[in-house]
Amino acid sequence: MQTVFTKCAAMTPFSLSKVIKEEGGHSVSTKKKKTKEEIEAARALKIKKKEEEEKQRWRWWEEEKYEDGIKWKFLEHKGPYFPPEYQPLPDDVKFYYNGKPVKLSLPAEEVALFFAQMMDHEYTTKEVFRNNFFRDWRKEMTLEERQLIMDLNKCDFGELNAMHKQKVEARKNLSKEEKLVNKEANQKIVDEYGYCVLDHHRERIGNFKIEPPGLFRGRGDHPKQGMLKKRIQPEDVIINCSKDSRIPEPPAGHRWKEVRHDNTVTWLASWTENVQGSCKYVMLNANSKLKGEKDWEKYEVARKLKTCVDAIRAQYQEDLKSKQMGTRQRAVALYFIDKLALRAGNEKEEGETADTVGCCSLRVEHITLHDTLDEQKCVVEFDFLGKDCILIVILRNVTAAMKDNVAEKLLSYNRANRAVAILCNHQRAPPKAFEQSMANLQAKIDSRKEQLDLAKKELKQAKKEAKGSSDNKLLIVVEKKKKAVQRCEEQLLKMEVQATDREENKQIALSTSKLNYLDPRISVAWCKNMEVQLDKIYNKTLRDKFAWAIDMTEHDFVF
DNA sequence: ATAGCAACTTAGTAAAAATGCA
DNA sequence: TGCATTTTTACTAAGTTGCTAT
Repeated sequence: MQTVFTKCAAMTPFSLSKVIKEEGGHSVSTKKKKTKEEIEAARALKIKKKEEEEKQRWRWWEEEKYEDGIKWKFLEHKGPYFPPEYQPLPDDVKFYYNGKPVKLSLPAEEVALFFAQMMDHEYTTKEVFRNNFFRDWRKEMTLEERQLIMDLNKCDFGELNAMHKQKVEARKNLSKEEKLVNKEANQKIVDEYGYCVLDHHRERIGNFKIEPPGLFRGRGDHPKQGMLKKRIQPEDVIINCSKDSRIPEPPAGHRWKEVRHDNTVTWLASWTENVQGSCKYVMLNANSKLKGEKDWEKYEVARKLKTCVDAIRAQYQEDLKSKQMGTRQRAVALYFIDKLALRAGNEKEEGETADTVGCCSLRVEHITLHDTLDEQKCVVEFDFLGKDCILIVILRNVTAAMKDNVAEKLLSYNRANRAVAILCNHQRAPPKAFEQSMANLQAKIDSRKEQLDLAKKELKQAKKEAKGSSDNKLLIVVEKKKKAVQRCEEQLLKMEVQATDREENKQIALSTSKLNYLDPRISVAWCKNMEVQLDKIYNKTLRDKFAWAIDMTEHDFVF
């Protein structure tokens, strides 16, 4: 039900001027002085690579759609990638129970390490987490271990935790070369398992790795937090691919749970997860045809809604007065969803998940009615936990004005983006060092201001000296100072705008609405009209995901 | 009519990579 | 040039939807 809200109304129609797009020249490395030719060659290579990529791109949006329900005609892949086997602890790293060292069996040791690795996390202090963990851990123990280890508080994971920290540290301190070796090894895995062939085209898989075992990290007050998420075996995995494709090989000594050939679904592999009993799927990346087409359809639905939304609104206003209670309730629900962008709010099994609600599962205790609140009459106050246990408390007011400097244009774009994020309640924890980083930025602004004052003074002085004189050198100096002042002003403005943007963004996550709610065609058209380069608002991933929109959208696109 | 579930989208957080800065 | 900060990517939990079986 949540659809697209944009600020396209604030857009002023500009004439289209073709902008030659070029990957911003920030070069990758910081090697010694490169010769001009080298830099030039590197840039040429980059452009060539980009063109190559563009040539390779599957322009599926120009093709005819398949008949209803058919997702593909041919699908071939290598199967999912399994996490490495558990490596036993070295002999000098010991677990202690009640002060005495205990050599654990391998399965019990593995689970103990899961806990030890999380000890710096708040999770491990929570009662529910500790209880769930301990119960599941004991199931992995041998009979003797179970008889000995009766109390989590008597367990000492200190050495395991220290070893883990050391490993993390060591990984951080690897030399450049070693890091490169790792990177290449990872790339090899991606090359082998990270792609599939779907109807003659090579497509990137979104999540080709089987989720490794560990302790379940539910959000909020989740009753199952801390439970053991078990290791998945090939015997648990269903493979989906074409009959006439090369069927993926299970790891040596194993077999798949099942191999099926269902082209009415988009997944390549699936398994059932043990904590909640839900299915997990291996699916394609966001830049694939299957995901892109669906996304495009979504925005088309939103666009259609525009033509009937007035009628829907009139209807529910009418229904609010209906004699049927059910109709009135539906009208209120619709009103909430429309006005406040609440999610639908399905029923959930009690005790299985955290207590979160949406529109239809709201309860009386989530709402307070005020005759007056803050000088406003008849106010409804909502206070409840929504998806991902994000607190929803409703208030809002946003306006945006258009300026002509790029930084300001972007601020205005971000504000529009932010309006949607606020409407949809997309929150984030304020970054750890937010206040500090804000202060740093302010300090920079202050110092830049001083610099500007100085530069202005110098310019004045230079002008004075150059006055009346026809000495070319002096004139050049004046020009130089002018430039310096200008540069300073630009930088100052940029920083000030950045500070505003950041402050307004403190606990709002823009990425979700940008990724899922804003019709990319509106953003693309906005860039064209505003003469803002697209990569200022979309990074590589987003440009990839929205390739269809970038390709098909002209400046006159109207949502 | 509806409960249950498979399939898919949406979402925030953690880790990794890129960038900025003294 | 090495460290800190910021941005991007990876990961996976938490929703919604619509079909199927009862």
